[in-house]
Amino acid sequence: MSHEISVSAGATFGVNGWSNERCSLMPMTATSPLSDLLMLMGCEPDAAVHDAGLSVPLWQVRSGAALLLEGACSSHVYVVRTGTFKCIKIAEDGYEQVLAFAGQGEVLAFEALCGEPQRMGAVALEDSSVYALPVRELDSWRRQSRRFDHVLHVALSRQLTRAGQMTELMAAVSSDVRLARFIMWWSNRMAERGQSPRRLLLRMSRRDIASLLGVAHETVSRSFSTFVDQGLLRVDNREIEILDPVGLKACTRNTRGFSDDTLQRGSPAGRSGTLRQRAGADQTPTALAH
Amino acid sequence: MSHEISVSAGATFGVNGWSNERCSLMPMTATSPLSDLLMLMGCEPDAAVHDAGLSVPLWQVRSGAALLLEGACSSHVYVVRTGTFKCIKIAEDGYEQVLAFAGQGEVLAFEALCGEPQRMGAVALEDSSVYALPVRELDSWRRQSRRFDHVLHVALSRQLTRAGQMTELMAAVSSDVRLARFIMWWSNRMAERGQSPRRLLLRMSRRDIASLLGVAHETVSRSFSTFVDQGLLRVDNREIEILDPVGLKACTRNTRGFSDDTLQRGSPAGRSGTLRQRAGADQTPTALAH
DNA sequence: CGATCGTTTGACGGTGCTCAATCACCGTGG
DNA sequence: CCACGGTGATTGAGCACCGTCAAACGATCG
Repeated sequence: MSHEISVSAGATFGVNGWSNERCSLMPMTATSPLSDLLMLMGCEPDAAVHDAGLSVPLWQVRSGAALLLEGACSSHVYVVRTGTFKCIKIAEDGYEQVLAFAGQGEVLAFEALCGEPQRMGAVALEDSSVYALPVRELDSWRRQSRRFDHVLHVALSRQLTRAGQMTELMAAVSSDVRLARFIMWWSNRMAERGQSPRRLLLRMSRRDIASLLGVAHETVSRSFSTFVDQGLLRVDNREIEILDPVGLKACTRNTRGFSDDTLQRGSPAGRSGTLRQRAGADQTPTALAH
Repeated sequence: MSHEISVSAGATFGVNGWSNERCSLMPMTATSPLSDLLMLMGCEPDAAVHDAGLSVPLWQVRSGAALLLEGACSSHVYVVRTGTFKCIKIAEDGYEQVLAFAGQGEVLAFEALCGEPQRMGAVALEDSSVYALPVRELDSWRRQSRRFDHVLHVALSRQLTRAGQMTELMAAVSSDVRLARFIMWWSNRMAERGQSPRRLLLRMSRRDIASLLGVAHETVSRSFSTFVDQGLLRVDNREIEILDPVGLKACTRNTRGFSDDTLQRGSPAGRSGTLRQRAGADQTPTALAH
């Protein structure tokens, strides 16, 4: 059992300078019935889930510990049960690029499915726990449980959806819009798991957010303040409350340059400055005088 | 047979204003042996691929035609055989957000796996063809061909990897860096499929690139010009040639942040902060010949 | 309580968004 | 054949946004 600690866990220590202090990876040898995992992924509990007696290793990861090491090969695919992770990539110059934040139900180390090395590292942002699915036994498990097989597909499909959401976040031109989208995204995630979509506890630093959104961390801080000034948000360090969900959602739109304070949100604001429209209709015939 | 046109295809016409002209979706009833698909996804040809007599519907999509309609439910999962698609999402205000460009071997409409509506539309950027995998028969096929089952997992895993690459593209703070990464990304894709990684033919407009990268399309154009001035690129409309791969790769690094210290590409204008500065007329690269 | 890190705010300068104008390219129709 | 729109690409001018540097404050933990 203890050999389960495997490469990714063992390599965690002493490689990135995390080693000391209480950043410890605790691969609790506890296991959980497969049905627990299935329920986490959305299966109905009533559905007589015959888990074929299979039990899934359950790992605990303390805040700050690395679950995955960039470049290493993982022998497991993980599904987050509780907690939050940040997925990162370290550039040659040492810059830590955040690529995603992963929460309950998300798949980590999917690269292990086709035996490729991990494309990103993963660090716990709070005390967390993950289901550890040994790749070597995945096929066997899938054959023993049709439901598990299906759940795995659903999990991958959803993970792709989430990756697309990340793209949407970052494609906004204005930094305010990016942050607004990020907050709404996090809010929706909270709602998905039955928590309040208005009172949020961000588990990551401003710098992490900034890295993900591709802006300076001071800009993130300033955008927060802007929203507070507009009465959309209440911010206390990493604890934020959405005061005006409609107004915040309006900030989600890809507009640029409505910084002239005037909070005319609420209804109209039909003014969508200069948005690139589809071909047709709206184009004013440019007088092609020459 | 013709019922294969299904929701996504049928709904294509007359919904978005594309209807008229030669934007036609041609669901050629042609089929291809399963082994062709497996080989596309990386299976060795020798491996006695017993395709169990299964044959995969092959669809042809003309340039400009929509393969997927945002919000519709697709009855198929698609794998791109030839050509290029852009994946888009239309905002309420009509802004067309490009979320990805998909080429050979990429999976489209994965949402169909769990019966959810398409989160994005997909439009062919050139005459293309796709394998159309009917979701209803997927399980059956997977049971009939272990290899196909595995390939499907690999395909999804790779698709997740590509989605992560998109995130990396867009996470850069400087627009020059974003474009440089985009070019390198496209170059690598060409190399993967055995085409020249230096002479590239972009299938998408500047506006599409800008939308994906989250910048103004004029900025994309300007960044192209900057690279040309630096002698890194030769640009002729959508046909570009990488003259200095090493230099371009250097532009790929996220030079902003708390950098100074290390490296800094030795070539142009020793300025260590921004690379837009090009004090001296450096190399006048030859090769205007075509 | 002192050290370290995260957060916030100010000032300044540069990047890049907006608004334009111009040119090239096309398919259409006179 | 060349005018006539229409679209895409490039470039310029102006200025707002935001990245950088800096300083102050708060939080956390030993």
